Amino acid sequence: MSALNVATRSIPSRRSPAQHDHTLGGSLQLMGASMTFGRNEEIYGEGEPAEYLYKVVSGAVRTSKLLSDGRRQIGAFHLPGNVFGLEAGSEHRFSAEAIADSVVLVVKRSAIEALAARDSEIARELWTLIAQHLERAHDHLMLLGRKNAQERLAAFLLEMAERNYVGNAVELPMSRQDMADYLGLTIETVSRTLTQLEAAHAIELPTSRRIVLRNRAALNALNA
Amino acid sequence: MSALNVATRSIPSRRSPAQHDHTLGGSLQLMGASMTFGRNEEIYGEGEPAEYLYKVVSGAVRTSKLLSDGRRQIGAFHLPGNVFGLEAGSEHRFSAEAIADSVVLVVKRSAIEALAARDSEIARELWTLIAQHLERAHDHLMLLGRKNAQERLAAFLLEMAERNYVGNAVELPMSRQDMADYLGLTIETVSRTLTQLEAAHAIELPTSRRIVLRNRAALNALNA
DNA sequence: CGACGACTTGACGTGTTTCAAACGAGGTGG
DNA sequence: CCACCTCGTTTGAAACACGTCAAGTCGTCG
Repeated sequence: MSALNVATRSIPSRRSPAQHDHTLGGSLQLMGASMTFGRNEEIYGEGEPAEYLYKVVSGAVRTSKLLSDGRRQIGAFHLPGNVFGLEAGSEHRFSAEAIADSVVLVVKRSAIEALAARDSEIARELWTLIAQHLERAHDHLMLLGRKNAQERLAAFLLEMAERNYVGNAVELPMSRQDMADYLGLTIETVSRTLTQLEAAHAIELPTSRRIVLRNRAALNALNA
Repeated sequence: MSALNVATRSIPSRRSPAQHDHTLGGSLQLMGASMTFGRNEEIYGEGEPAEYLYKVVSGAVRTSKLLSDGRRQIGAFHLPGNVFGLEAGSEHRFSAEAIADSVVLVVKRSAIEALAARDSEIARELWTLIAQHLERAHDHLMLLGRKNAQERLAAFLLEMAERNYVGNAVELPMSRQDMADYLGLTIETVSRTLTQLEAAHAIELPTSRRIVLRNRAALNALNA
């Protein structure tokens, strides 16, 4: 389902930003409509025209690609504050789905581009944004290339802690299957490896979605 | 060794582009000095200030990261015409080395940025460039996540064929070790898998650096 | 309370890594 | 011109980490 279709039955709403707010964040709020997506609902599909830009307000989003035989690779997780859907070409190269019930700010790409053409500050922010995506992709590459399951989980947990930290605990919005598809592992290996890390006193698992980092040094060592 | 150091003993030379050439390619030639690097010579190191932008004239370059225990991940290969060294922050996040003897055009980043600030066409080209890097990184992600050795090699060969094709043969500028570090495999697995693909009549290996794509359909099927 | 989905655990199979040796092409010196 | 060395590549055998298939547990919701 495309963003346009979804828009027909979502609840648009506007915030009240300061006038003449010449930042990307401010502009997005000024021009965007907020939409809600249910768990596992598609925000846009691979190959669809990339007419909109998105910013996560609450919840979480994954961008992923499906292979012909059902294997799935998750390219990135997007948490509150993150922008996604930014593309070079005219089409989305990944699909985007809500991981949990989410509120997302939606802005027309043409509007942002028009803004960037006139305001170099906005253009600079857009540059920073895509450069951040590239950095994330590079980090993700490092994670997938010849690292074992423990090293992948350690890197993942440290990344989530950095982006999503509340004290020493990480609140995971995604399922084990999502983690597996992000890390290039199976759900069983993810589960077993978490159990190993807990046995090694590197982490604690009060619930399956909450992970306490008990020994960051040990995790960092795995992340070498 | 940093680009600056290398510059002291390289042979700067200028081409003669048309005057008022308002394209990035033209500007790079106008403002850049060409430098030569020997096989395995470092062009810049991880963590060094990113003061320059580079364009491969001839030869080939790899950008890579080293892990503490010696494992290496290659982030990308850069062939003639490709630009590399473009960074979001002030430091290079990967190191760059020449794979073979190479000639590289070197341009001051500040000069390019000044140009882009005045000329929106240049700015747009820079945007396209970094977006291409992001696309490549995404393709690379798909390659590394839960694909077996045959699928990785098939994807790699098709990518190289697309970027570097001469008829149906691919002339590889890089060693088996470089391929392994790009694909997240060991050198032995790369070698064995190529032998398997040859036995399956998907490719031919006249020499170790030259690969003839004999059955693209079979390779594409692996790339599903 | 019962049913469903998500997660964990177990036993076994397999593809890739590891360690080791052999091979081949290119270059140098006799 | 051939012997010899070197470096990259290929091949072999064994070990191991992860995948697969299957059963069991836990938490949630109706």
